[in-house]
Amino acid sequence: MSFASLEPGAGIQGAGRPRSEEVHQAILDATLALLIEVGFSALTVEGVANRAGVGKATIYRRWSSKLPLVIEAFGQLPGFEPVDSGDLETDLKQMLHRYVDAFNSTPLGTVLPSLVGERTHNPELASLFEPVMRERRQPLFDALQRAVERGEIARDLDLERAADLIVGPIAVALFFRGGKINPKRIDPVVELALHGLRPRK
Amino acid sequence: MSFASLEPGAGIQGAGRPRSEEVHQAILDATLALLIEVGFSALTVEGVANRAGVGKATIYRRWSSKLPLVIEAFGQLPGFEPVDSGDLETDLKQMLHRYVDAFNSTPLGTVLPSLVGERTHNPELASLFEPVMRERRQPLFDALQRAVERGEIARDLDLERAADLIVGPIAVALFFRGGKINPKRIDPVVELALHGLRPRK
Amino acid sequence: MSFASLEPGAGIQGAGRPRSEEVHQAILDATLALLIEVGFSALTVEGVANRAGVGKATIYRRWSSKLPLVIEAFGQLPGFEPVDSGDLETDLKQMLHRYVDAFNSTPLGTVLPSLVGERTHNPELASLFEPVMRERRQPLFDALQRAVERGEIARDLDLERAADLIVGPIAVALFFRGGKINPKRIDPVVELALHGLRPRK
Amino acid sequence: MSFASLEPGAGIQGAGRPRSEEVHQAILDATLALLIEVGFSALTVEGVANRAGVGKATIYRRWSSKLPLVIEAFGQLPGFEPVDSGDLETDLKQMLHRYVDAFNSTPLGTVLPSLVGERTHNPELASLFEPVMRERRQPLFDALQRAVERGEIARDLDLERAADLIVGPIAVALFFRGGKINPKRIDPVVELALHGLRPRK
DNA sequence: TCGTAAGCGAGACGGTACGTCGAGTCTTGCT
DNA sequence: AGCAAGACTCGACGTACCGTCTCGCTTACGA
Repeated sequence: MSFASLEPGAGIQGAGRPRSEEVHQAILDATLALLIEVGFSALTVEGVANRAGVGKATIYRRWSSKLPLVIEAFGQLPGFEPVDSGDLETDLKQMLHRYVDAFNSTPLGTVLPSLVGERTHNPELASLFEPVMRERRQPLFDALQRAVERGEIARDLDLERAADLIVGPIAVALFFRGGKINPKRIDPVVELALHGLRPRK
Repeated sequence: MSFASLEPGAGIQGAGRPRSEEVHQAILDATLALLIEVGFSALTVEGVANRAGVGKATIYRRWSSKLPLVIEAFGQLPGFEPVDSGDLETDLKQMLHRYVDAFNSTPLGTVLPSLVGERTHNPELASLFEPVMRERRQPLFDALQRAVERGEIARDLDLERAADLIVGPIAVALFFRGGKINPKRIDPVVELALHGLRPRK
Repeated sequence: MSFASLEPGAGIQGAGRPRSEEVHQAILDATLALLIEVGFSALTVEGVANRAGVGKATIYRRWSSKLPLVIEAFGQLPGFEPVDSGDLETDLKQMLHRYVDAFNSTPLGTVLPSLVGERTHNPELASLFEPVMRERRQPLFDALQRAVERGEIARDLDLERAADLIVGPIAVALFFRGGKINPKRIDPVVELALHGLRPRK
Repeated sequence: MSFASLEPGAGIQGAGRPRSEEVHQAILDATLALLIEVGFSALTVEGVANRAGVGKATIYRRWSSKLPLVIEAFGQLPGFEPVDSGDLETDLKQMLHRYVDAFNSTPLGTVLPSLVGERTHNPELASLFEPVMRERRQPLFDALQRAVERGEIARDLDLERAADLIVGPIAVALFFRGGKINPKRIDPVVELALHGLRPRK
C-alpha cells in the first residue's frame, strides 16, 4: 500500500537492514496525534520526530516532506463506507451519517482542508492526493450506480455531477463554515438533492 | 475599508507623518502577486516587503501577521455579482457563470483554498474570514429570496441549505478536483439542483 | 581591525540597524571560553550562539564559518611583547618567558595547534592566519635586528632562520610534546641557540 | 604492527571467520588517500568505508574511532632514517634531507599538523600518538649520542634540548609557514644549530 | 517656521525549523 | 564469527523567516 513512500520497489528485500515497520507506524501515529493537537500548518517534522522518538533523517528517508507524510497519515482515517440497503435515499443517508460522524470524531475535518489548500500550489501533493480522494468517493458512486440500475434515478445522469450535488453541501459546510457539521442537516440535504428545489406539483 | 488594520480609529489624524496610502496599496498588490506565484503557504512577509519595496515593520504596523494581510488582499478579488432577471434559473446560471469566470481568470481559485485550509487551525483567521465569505454569498441569497417571493421555489425551504446545494458542486470541483472549473458544467448543475436527481414523472 | 569580518566597508555606516559591538564581543568571549573548555574540534557554532545568548545567524552574518571566528578570538590573545634591554640574551629570555607564561595561562597553547592543523587543508584559513602570525613574531625580529646593529650577532645572518632557531624548541614542545612548556627550560634554550651545540674553545 | 587495533591478542585464532588482512590494508590505503585529498577534519569514516568498499561496522570493529584509524594510517609514512657517517654534521644534514624529502613527497606534511592539532583536545589521541612520535625521533637521538661519545659536542648537553634545536626550524616552517620546506635551507639550519648565532672569534 | 512625533527603507537581532550529513550502533542475509 | 549494506538515534550544520528592534532619513502637523 504505502502509496506515498519513497521505497523504490516495495516488497523486494534488498541488501542492508530493512526499514522498521514499527518505526513507520510510530511516525504515522505521532503525525496524526500532532495534527489533532496543533493542526497542519503548525505541524513540524521536528515535532513528529520527537514525539515518535525517531531521528529526523528516518522520516525524510521515507517521505520527501511533511506533505506526503501527512497524506499517508490522513489515509489511515476512514472514508465512505459502503451501504447497500436496496434504496438510494437510505444508502445515502446512512453513508453520509457515518462519514459525518467520522469527520466530527477524527482529525479528518481538520486535516482535509489543510491538504486541499496546499494541493493547488503543490503538483506533487496533487498527484499523491488524487487517488486517495477517488478511492474515498467510490462507495458513493457504487450506490448511485445501483440506483441507476434499479431505475431510481435518471439513466442519462452524469454520476460525477450527481455525486457532487450530494457531497457538495458537506464540502461547503466543511470549507466555508465552521468545519463541524451538524448531523441533523444530513437528511434534508439528501432529500433536497433527490427532489430538487422546485416545489413538487 | 481595511477591516483588519490596526489603526485605532480610522480617520482620526494624530500627530506625526500620516501613513502612506500608496504604500498600503503596494503591499496589497505585492501580496496578491505573490499569492498567485507561490501560493499561500510559500508566501513570506519578507518576500512581500521586498516585492513592494517596503520595510517589514511597515507591514507589521498595519497587519498583525500575514493572515489578515492575505485576507485583505483576497478581499480585493471579486465575489458574486447580483443579477436580477426575474427568473431564478437565469439568475443562478448568470451569477455562477460570472463567478466561475472570475475563478478562472484571477487568483481566486488559487487563494481561496489556501485560506480555507488555514482557517481550521487559526481562529483569528476564521473570525476575519467569516464576514468576507458571508458578504460574497449575499447576492446568491438575495436571488433565492426573490424566487421564494415569486413562488418559484418552496416557501418552507431553508435558504442556507438551498444555497449550499447550488454552490456545492463548484466547491467540490474547486477543492477536490483540479481547481479549474469548466463553464459548460454550470448549466447542468443548476438544472440538477432545481429539478433533483429523481426522474420527473 | 576585525580582519576576518565580512563587513564590506568597515566604518561606512550604511542603511539599516548597525551591528552591535556588544554582541560582537560577546561572541568572541563565548568562543574563547568554549575553546578553553572543549577545545577547537568540539567547538560548535551552535554552542557559541547559546553561550553568547545570540542567534546562529548573527554569528554567520559576521564570520563565514567557525574558522575565521576562532582566528579572530585567537587574535585577542597576547603574542610576543617587545623588550629592549640593550642585550640580546636578556631580551630573548624575557620575551620568551612572558610568551610561555601566556601559553600556560591562556588557551593559546590549546588553540594555536588546532588552527595550525586546519591551516594545511584550508587556504582561506591560511591567508587569514598568516598576517596574525607575522605580527606576533615581529617583536622577536626587532630584537634580533637591534642585536645585529649592536654587532652582537653576525651581520650576514638570515634573521628568519635565526628566529626559527630560537622559537623552534618552543614549537617542538608545543606540537610534539605535552603542550605545556616548562619555564625553566627557556634559559638553556636561548643560550644553546646563541652559542650552538659545539663546545666553545 | 597495528598498535591501535582492538584485537585482544593478535594471532590467536578464535572461532568463526577470521578477519581479512586485505580488508585491513584496503581501509588503511583508503584512509591515507582521503587524508591527502581532503585532510583530516574533512575525513569521514563513511567516506573511508565507501572508498575501501567496506561496511562501516568493519572499520569500527578494528578501530574504536577515526582517530586511531588515522594514526595507524599515518604510521605507514616514513620517519627519520638512521645515517651513521662518523660525523655529526653529515649525519644531521643527510637525515634532515631525507626527512624533508619525505615531507614534500608524501602526505606527511599534510597529515602531521592535522593530528597534532587534534592531540591537544584528545587525550586518547595523545597517548596513541606519543610512542609513534618518539619512535620517529629515535635515529636523531642516536646520532647525537654517537657525537657525544666521539666528543663532537659537549658531554653535559641535554640531548632532548639539542634535538629540539635541530628539528625546531623544520617544525616552525611546517606549522607556521607554508607547509612545504625548501631543502636548500636545511644545511644552513644545521650549521646554525651547531655553531650558534654569535659570531665565531 | 520650525520642532517634533510618527512613518519609512534597511537590515540586525534572538529564535525556531528546515532538510542534510556524519558519527557510532544495530540488524539483515550471505560467506 | 566476519562481512557489505544500509537503517537507526542523535546532534550539528548553514539557511530562511519569524516578529521585534534600532538606525538615519522624510513628512506633515500644530505650537
